[in-house]
Parts: sequence; structure tokens; C-alpha cells
Amino acid sequence: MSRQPPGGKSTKNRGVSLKALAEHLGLSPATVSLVMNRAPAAASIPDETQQRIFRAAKELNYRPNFYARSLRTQRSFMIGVLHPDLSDYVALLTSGIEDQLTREGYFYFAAGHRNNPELIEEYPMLMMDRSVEGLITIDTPLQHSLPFPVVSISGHRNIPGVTNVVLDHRRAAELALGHLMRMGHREIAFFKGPKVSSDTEERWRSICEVAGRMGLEMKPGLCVEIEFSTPFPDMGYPVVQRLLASGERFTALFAFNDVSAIGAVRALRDAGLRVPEDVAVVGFDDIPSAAYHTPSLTTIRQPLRRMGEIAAQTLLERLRKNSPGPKEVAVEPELVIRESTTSRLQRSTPRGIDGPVQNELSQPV
Amino acid sequence: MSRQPPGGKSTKNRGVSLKALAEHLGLSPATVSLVMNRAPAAASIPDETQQRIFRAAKELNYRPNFYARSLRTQRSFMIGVLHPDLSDYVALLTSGIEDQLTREGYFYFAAGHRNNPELIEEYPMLMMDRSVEGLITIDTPLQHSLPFPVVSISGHRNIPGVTNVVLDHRRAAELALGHLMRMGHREIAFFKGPKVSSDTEERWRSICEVAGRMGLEMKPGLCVEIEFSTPFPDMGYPVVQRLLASGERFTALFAFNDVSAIGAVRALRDAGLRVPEDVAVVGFDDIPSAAYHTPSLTTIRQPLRRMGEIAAQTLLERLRKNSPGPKEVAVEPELVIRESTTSRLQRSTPRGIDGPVQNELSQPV
DNA sequence: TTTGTTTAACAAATCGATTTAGTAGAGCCA
DNA sequence: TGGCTCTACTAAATCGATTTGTTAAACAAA
Repeated sequence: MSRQPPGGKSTKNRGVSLKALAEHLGLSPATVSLVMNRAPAAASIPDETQQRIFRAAKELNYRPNFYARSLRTQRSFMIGVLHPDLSDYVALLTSGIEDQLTREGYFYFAAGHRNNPELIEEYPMLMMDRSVEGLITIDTPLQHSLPFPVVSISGHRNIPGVTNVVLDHRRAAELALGHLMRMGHREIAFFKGPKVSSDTEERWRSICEVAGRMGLEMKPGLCVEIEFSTPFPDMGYPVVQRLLASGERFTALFAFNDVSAIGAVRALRDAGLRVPEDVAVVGFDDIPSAAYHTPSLTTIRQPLRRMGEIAAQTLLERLRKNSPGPKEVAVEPELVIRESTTSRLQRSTPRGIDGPVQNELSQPV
Repeated sequence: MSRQPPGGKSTKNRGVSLKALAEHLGLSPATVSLVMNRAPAAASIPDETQQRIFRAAKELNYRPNFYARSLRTQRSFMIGVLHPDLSDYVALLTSGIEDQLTREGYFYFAAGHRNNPELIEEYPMLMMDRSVEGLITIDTPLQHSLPFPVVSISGHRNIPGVTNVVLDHRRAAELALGHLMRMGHREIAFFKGPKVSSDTEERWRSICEVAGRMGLEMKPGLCVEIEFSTPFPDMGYPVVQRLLASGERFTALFAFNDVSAIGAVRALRDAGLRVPEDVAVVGFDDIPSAAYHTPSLTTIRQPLRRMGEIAAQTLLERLRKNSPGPKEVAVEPELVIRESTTSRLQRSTPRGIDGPVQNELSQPV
């Protein structure tokens, strides 16, 4: 609370203050402030004086002290962004968030909690200390309400004051399983996400439900759980090794996300299996590199950039209106078919993240 | 300068102020402040009173107003981080930076300029307005000095007040070309990076120089320039298409970075060429997914996380000592040999980012 | 001439801390 | 009693803005 590192007063070399500017002009700080802020009260000040003020401000390169202003106005134009780690997934969301925030003059603090429960608890407080006006959480299990508006991406808890931006996971499961079943697969292995990921439960529930509805049996031996979470493909590798070691037969695999799918593909190939000929693989997210892998990944696309934009817009809207905002905003997934589920002859050139290949085939292989 | 979005006073619901706390205790704000900050002047205050203060602070959940404090002390504990875009490369660096900053109670603002010169000019000013104590730039061509300490990662300009954290590009070129030549390659194609990337010039110069020294001819027809910069592999794809269209023969390719290498591999394969059998490919950076690609990428590893840490440490050190700091800090690259330059029989399992495969072969293929 | 209104500004309080320069009272000594 | 040193605090200035309530002067209306 009172950490106070030594020395260093680099904030000192600031330019002129409002007072100095006013003095230079032979006016009072009040007048200058009113004019600079185009306050209604400045209406009575003659245009000539106003121009004089603006000119002097430019000339002396006057820049208002943000802290002094924030202290007085109780507005910080700061948003906190809390995530587990800077993965591809988070980076895309953050791009979308940043776009919208800067558009309205906001900046953001980002912080990675690495799934450490203490940090998940502590960071929102630290951000509050720094007077953020609101918080966006990404894949972060918040435990309780906070004294400012929160928008949660892929959070699924029902917490007062928190707006959830969520993917329609049921639809996602339908797309993935529908595709695999149309391709003739019946022995499908499933990755269950790591416990720390807040999408895990919801996604798994949806898969089970949809599989049931489609009459697809989910063999317990083919359901494997990812035990740890990293932003790197080593997340999926050992899981497939376990699966293969069990001897259980399967012709397709629905991974938890693209990153684990990539690790899975690697493990399959290292075991001498071909993708998609021996095992078809479906990822989740559609991160940019999914289109460029070999084989390119069939995946359930989350509109990540868009989700980030929506989260930021929703938060700004809540701040503007000072209203509780919606409990939930849903976005729709999309099936992107690429090589990892289709045979060589049928595949086509990947077109990067904005031109997903959408030529779904209706015949099983 | 005076943008003032409407309404919303969500910063309002703050807890007790120092004054309120002092009143509650029947003491003056001065006393409470001295004790809370463990100031030397608090030495004369009896332990019992101190405990009383701490207890009350905890009880009323007193949290100092950061802006008020910053205004008074002229310290913000804020650092700016400026980058082109949130790529894998940037994400890793940023992780390293964040680690070091949070360790000392600093937060950071991140902003992506997307290589827009106006934003490159404007963002440092906006950050100054927000009273950052220093700035870390990543792959960003700064034009001039700034009124606070700056550490630049992969910046190569010599600007007063800017410490450069740079890779030893000569060594990098030696590692890459040495490896390719030992593998028997003589017709090597080269990617020259996009003009906007600040590493481009230095890296290219080093390659030319080392090639000359090694007696390797760089055919103009095999030197292709990447025309645009994205964080995605579509950066390398069209370049290889051009190269192939030119009809010039080559057996190896040294890409600008891993991302463009991945795009290149894809283009080669789409053209019916095998990697590494027909064309060997070397990347640059060693981003996490390089090890998981098919084929896994041989690459020149930059210790990105470490570079981020070094940048942050250097900046904090400069702030602490209020000194200009070193002009330059160099870090060493490392050759990581994987499948994209070695034939199938010789390859081994990738071990993720921390266990690079180092069994360099001395026989040409 | 008096009153009222508009114009063009300013003084001073305020936001919530930090920090310097004091001060009232106790204790001790001569 | 006076003078000195501690002890345990506090008053008040300050950081740099914003904002409310006045005010002096000019002008218009009665």
C-alpha cells in the first residue's frame, strides 16, 4: 500500500502549467481553463481573447496535467484489461479492444494473472487504486462484483454488474460435430479444456448435449482432459500421447482450441499417423496461424477481434449512460473448413484470416 | 487537447479519504500520512498509535488516491509500451516487460501504432500527457528524443536519451548462412524485410556482409523484398509466389522472420515443392509456434522474453539512478535446427521453446 | 439619475494526498 | 524559575487543474 521505490523524478521536466500560461497572458487560470475546455461559461469571452489563449497555449506547448485534471474531475479515461497471458487469442481480442478505446480517448492497463487466484483477486484492486473507470476481463474467473463496470469475455458466471460477452457454444458444437459426422466420423475423441479456463465448462456441456441430441456416443475413453494451460502448443501434445497410449481407436479429434489442436497434430504425426487421412482434427478459435499450418486447420471460428470491439463498446456505453447494461451479449461462431478434416484432393488454398474457406462438403469421405 | 466525453462518474464510488480516516481516528491527516508511508518523520510516533492507524486503515479499507499522490509526488509508476501491432513477437517481449515492471509496482500502457507515422509521433506525446515515467518502444522508428527515458527494442537509430536493446545481427547472419552452407546450399533466396520494420536495414546489411565474407554470392534475382507488414503469415506468401514466377532456381530460403517463413512454406507447398527436400527454409525469431509447425522451423532464435526483461530492467535502472544509461545493450542469437532444413531421417522431436534442438549436422544433404 | 442586464473576467474552494516547519507539553537539570 | 531537549503531534503550503460565485465596468431602459 505504501511501497515507495527510491528517487527518480523524471516526471518533473513537464512544460508550463495552467498558472504559468495564465500569467504569461495576463489572465487568470480560471479564464484560461474555461476557454481551453470550451466550457459553456466561456461564451461571454470575446473571440479575440479566446484566440489569444489558444495561440499562447500552442506557442508555449501547454499540456494539461492529466493527474491534476483527473483528481478534480474524477474521470481517468482508463480501462483495465485482465487476461491470463498474452496468447494469440488474447492478442486478437486486445487489438479489438484497443481500437475502440483509443477512438474515444481512453487508454488501458493490461495485466496477466497467469491463472494465479491471488493475482485474479489482487489485480482488480490495483486497477481500482489506479482509478480505472471500468474493467474488461478475458478468460478470467472473477469471484465477485467490483465497484465499477465490468465486461467479461468468455466469463460465464452470473455476477451483478458484469456483462458477459459469450460465444454461442451450442451452435459451435453443432457446427463441429455436424461437420465431423457428415464426413463419416463416429469414433471421435474430445479434449476437455483445462479447469482454469472459464470457457471449459460451458463448452463441454454444450458438446455433451449436442452429441446426445445427434445420437453420437461419447466414449469415456476418448474424452481427455487438458491438465495445464499455456499459450503454446505443448498444451495438446501430451494429451494425445495419453490418448494413443490407451489404445482406444478414433478417427477424429475435436480439440479445445487451435493451439491444443496444433500440439495434437504434432503428436499424431510423431506417432506415425496422418492428418486428416488417419485422424481428422478440428480446432477452435481460428487464430491467424490456423490457416497457415500444415495441414491447415479446420476450426470453429470465434470472431475474436469483433468480440474485443463489442466488449469495449459495451463498456464505454455503460460508462456513458451510467447504466448497468445488458447481462449478456452473444456472438455467433462459424465453421471454417480446411485441410485437417478434408482429404488432399478436396482442399483449397487458405486465404488467411479474413477469407475462410467455406466450401463445406456434404459427402462423407 | 480538451476532448471531453460526456457524463459517467464511475470513479466516484471511492472509499474513505485520508482526511476521513484521520477524522475517524481523531488525528490529523499529516500524522496518518506519515505513518502509512513509514516516513522517517514517523519515528517519534509511538508504536501504539501506529498500530491504531494501521488497524483503522484496514478496517475502513483505506486506499490512497493514486492521482492525488502522483500529483504531489510527481511519480506515476507508469511506463508506456509502444509497438506496431500485437504479434507473437510483440506478445513475448511484452510478457518479459510486464514481469519486470510488476515486480517493482509499475503498470504500463500499451499502444499499437500500426506503422502509421502520425501515430508514432502522437503516441509518445499522449503518453507524456499521462505522465509515464519512461517509454519502451518495440520495432518502432522514433524520430527524436523525448523528455523522459526511452528504451528501444530493435530500434537502431542513435538518438540521445534512447537505449537500444539489439540483437547481434552479424552473428545471426553467420549462424544462418553457416548452417545453410554446411548443408550444401549455394543458391539461397533472401527475404528483405518490410521498410517499416526497424530491424530490416541492419539485418540486411549484416547478411550482405557475412555472405561476402563467406564467399557466397547473393543473386539479385533471389533477393526479394517484403512489401507490407502484418503479424500474420500472409506476409511471406506472395513474396515466394513472385520468386517462383521469376523462374530463378534456389535450394534454400532465409526468411525475414518466422511468420514470413511460415507463409513461405505454405506458398512453396502450394506450388508442389517439398520443404526441406526441395527448398530448405530458415526463419528468424523462434516464436513459440515455430517448433510446432509442419515442418518445424529451423530458425535464428532471439531471446524475446529475455529482451523484454532487459528492456524493462534497463529502464527502471535509469529511472532509479536518474542516469542516461547505456547507449546499447546487445543480446546473442542462437541457431535452432529443426525439420525445415534437415531431411526427415535426421530430424528429432521438437521440444517447445525452451528445449531447442541443437544437434547441428555437419554433412551436407 | 436610478435600476437592471450583459460582458469580461477573477477569487477562492476543491479534488486527496505529501511534506516542511512548527508548537504544546512533559521531563530533566541547574 | 528559566532554559533546554524530547516527544507527539499539527497547520498549512503545495501539486495543477476545474468550477462556482462574485464583481467591476459598460450599456440600456425607465
